[in-house]
Amino acid sequence: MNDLLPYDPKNAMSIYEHASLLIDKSLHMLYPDAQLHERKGKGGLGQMVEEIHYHYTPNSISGPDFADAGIELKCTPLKKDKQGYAIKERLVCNMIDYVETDNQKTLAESHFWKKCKHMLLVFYLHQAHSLLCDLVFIYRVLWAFPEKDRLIIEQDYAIIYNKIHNGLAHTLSEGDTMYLGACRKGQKGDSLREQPHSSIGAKRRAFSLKPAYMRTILEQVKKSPNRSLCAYVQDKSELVSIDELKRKSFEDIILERFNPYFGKNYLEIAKDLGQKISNAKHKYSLIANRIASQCNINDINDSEEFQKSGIRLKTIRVEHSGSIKESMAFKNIDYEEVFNCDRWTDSELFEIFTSRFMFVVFKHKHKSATIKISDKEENEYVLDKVFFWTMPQNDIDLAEQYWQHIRNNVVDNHIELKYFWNISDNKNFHVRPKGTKQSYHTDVNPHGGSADRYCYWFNAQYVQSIINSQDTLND
DNA sequence: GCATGATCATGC
DNA sequence: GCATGATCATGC
Repeated sequence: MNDLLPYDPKNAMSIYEHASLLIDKSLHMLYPDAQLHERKGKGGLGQMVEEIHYHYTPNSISGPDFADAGIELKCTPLKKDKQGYAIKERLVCNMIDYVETDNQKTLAESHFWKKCKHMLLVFYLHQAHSLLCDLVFIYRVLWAFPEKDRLIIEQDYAIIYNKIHNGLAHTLSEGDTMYLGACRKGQKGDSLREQPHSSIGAKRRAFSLKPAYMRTILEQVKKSPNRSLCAYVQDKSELVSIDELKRKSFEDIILERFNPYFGKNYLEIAKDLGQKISNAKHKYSLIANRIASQCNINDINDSEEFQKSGIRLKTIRVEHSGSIKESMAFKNIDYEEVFNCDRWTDSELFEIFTSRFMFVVFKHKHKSATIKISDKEENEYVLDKVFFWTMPQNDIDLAEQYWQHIRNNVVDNHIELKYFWNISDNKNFHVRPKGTKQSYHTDVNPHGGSADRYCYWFNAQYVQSIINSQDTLND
């Protein structure tokens, strides 16, 4: 052990133990002259912790910060919401160098894995306009990826690698993958980056762990004593096993579970699965959940894999003609969240819209001109199609306008339907109520008092275009 | 015919 | 009691 240091830089546990001193403190509280080391920018806090707390010279070499222990130090922000501490943003790990990555075919060879396979995560509470040395640390986590997560991250990496290798780096999207995301990095207007197999410039991106993934880590450290976690225990229902993942991709495993049921209606599927018949409006969703989870889980959004990846299961009924009657609702707008979030890519809506979607489509077998559907006709919707989908960049750009418009209205205290995009504006997304009438005027208005409850929606037309684009791909 | 406002079973 | 997932129903 180095006598000059209060910890052993070659020993991961020792580095982790030394982080316990940070909890509930700011650098300023621990080290009166911390302000002399004040740095600028986002990575500044991590560098200051290394310098002041660990007496370690920050390096920019490609390996982990603590090279001998193989530990990468990451300071990552939390915000406060109604539930207490919450993840503020994805964990940005390292920039993607498209040219270099083209020579790193597997996860094990990748810069990301060499640097970040073991991390010391230090969560702090974000405060706008605060000095870095005054930010207070809340939790510490010594992180190693569980085997199953590594298998999924290997599949994620292969998806990102293949896009780069096939000259498609400019089409990368955070929604392409499950846990490891290729997130946007840098400002609008930044110059595009060169990619190896195409002359088209690609946006700057970084390997990152998705907000949903970080949330599951945060949830577990919240339950652990002393605001500390060094051994992650997977405690949620699992959709797929390690053995399955070694043979097939996660998505293929889930898709194949639907194979026996194509062409069958709700009643037939429920009977096959031994499930009781439901009269709920979302009974197609209920049965899709049972198929995907092999009847193990009521709501696969609660499964380990869906929680960590943020994948969303959506069930749609399509008419015989291919038209779709209903628009698609998401969660109700949290006006305080919108009010307090000043960056599109950190918003709740960005996370929802850029997540990976799993669509389960039931299609009507016969021409049906009537809007009202008899019980008999109801049973003529049969399982037609299941696919994973990610919103294309053009639509994400439109969604940014949608969010900005909502946010401007919230900031201006214009929380009324007449101010928002509606479906006849024909801009893919609109704002509309959801929920019973009693609950309409019960939401918190950030300007004080209450506000009507509205929800984020996909226009029915937009949903139809998603389904149609999938037809084209399959033909 | 469709936009808009309203509703409901479910599960925690 | 409430969020969720999704569909219903009315009136223009």
